[in-house]
Amino acid sequence: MAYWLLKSEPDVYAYDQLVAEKIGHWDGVRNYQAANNLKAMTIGDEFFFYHSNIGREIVGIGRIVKESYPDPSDLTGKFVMVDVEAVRKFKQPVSLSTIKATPSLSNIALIKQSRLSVMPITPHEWDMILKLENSL
DNA sequence: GCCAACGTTGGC
DNA sequence: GCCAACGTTGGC
Repeated sequence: MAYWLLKSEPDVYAYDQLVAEKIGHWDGVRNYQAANNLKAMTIGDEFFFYHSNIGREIVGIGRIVKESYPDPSDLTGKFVMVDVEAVRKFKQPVSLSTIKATPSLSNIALIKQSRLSVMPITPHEWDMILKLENSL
């Protein structure tokens, strides 16, 4: 099982909306690297849900429930989407500034590739962020 | 609101 | 195929 991080602007699509609608459609990705990450996802993979722009923090965990398929909103037919569900909301969000202040997370894609919206997370990074959640 | 980083487009 | 111009993302 792999780990990921997905970004969303909370005024467009927030974690609570995913909780409310049970199954979320992760569409609208128009970046090849992000799309390739979507294609690499398999059912059961888990991801951190990050609120970009407003909040700038990881607010919860989700899970892939349907592997990539063509995004109908992409008229070129090049890009894909996945379906996701909420797993649990963080007790305390883990902010970008906290992540930046954690030396063992200095290579995380969230910092290294700040514009990428769908990125892999290593098992070590996953564990470290869960530790941060429980230590805040 | 600004702007750095960076991805994409299109002329050549 | 290069690269300048342009557009977008997202932190600050």
